Amino acid sequence: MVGSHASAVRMSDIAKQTGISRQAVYLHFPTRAELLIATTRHIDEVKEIDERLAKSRSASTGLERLEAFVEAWGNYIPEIYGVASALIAMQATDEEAGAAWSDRMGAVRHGCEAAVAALERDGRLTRSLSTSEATNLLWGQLSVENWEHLRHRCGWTQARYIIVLQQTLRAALVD
Amino acid sequence: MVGSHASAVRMSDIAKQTGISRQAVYLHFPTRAELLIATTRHIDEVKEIDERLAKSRSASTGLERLEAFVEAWGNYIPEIYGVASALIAMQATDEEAGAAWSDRMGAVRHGCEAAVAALERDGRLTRSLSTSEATNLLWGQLSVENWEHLRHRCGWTQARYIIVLQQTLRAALVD
DNA sequence: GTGATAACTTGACACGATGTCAAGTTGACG
DNA sequence: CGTCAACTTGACATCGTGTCAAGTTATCAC
Repeated sequence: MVGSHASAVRMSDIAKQTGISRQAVYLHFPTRAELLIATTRHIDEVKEIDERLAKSRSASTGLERLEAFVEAWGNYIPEIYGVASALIAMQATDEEAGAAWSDRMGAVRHGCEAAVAALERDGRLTRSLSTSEATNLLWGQLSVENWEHLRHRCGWTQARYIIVLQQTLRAALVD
Repeated sequence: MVGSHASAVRMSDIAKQTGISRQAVYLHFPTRAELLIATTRHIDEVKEIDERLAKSRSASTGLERLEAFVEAWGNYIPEIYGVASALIAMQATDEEAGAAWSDRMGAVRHGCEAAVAALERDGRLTRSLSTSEATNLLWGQLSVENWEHLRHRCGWTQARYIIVLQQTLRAALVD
């Protein structure tokens, strides 16, 4: 028995699945990290995350916006989960992967920020948290890690995950 | 430039730091994973986590118990963070590490369960969550990953982390 | 048809990390 | 003096990433 680096998504796996040689993969992507982030970008396009998030932006009240955002992003996580968890695992050892993932999560943070701002405009943001604190709290709740915890480790259904998160965040952030 | 597996805590690092040869480490611990979990157990003993948690168990009301538990565990995370994050990173590739970490986190879950039970006895557990849902939610909030997110990525102070978590969980779980 | 070019192939290899194995050293204790 | 445990050095297998070189193949332009 010897060191098992079973990342489940090795370069050779990807090559086999796409029917080309392992080395040919490097003709398209310089490193594993770049392949992974290109994949998330591709999924974003195909699954139209922007359109889904746009709906949350058109909500009239801050509360509706918060709930729509939680629903849109929360339901998007499962689509990227495979690549996301590979990237998260890589973070620890690969600086490039860490930067790339941080960058993508920064986009989510912007969404959180906007939802919190909408809440604040309505005067319904809890007085016990600053804007940035509320943003960061929401951001953490909507992390892939938290999704994984609730859905995989705890066995929640996707629907329940969304509902409970909406409730929880409403209780925590809305006055 | 070639694959950088800079786990920061390599077997050779540990050897160097303790002043023995890399191979001698294997005379004490069969694998890296077992060394890591032995380390957490050792920290638990030295830092007396049991005593710290005992205080939360003696709280008179459920709410006090929840807050004491959040404080005790939340303040313990920084002590184990180094080893914990190494173990978390290993989970992805090493089954043994995953099982060991799950086991240790199971102990935390028991604490969460007890806090939720105390809340329920007082009739103050929110009606919108089942006992197990409330437990899992609390468990997720108290995860090392969430601590890392708030403290490292978002730059919160330890004191603020504790206070905001207490507030948030009170809002989310207490009726 | 010929020749160039891009996309791919096979095969070999360097590197870093884990874990194993063998043989030798050192020090304490009887 | 012998023995045993703890350690040392050095070599090696394994796995995954990334690189390099040389050869194949299909598709264009001319």
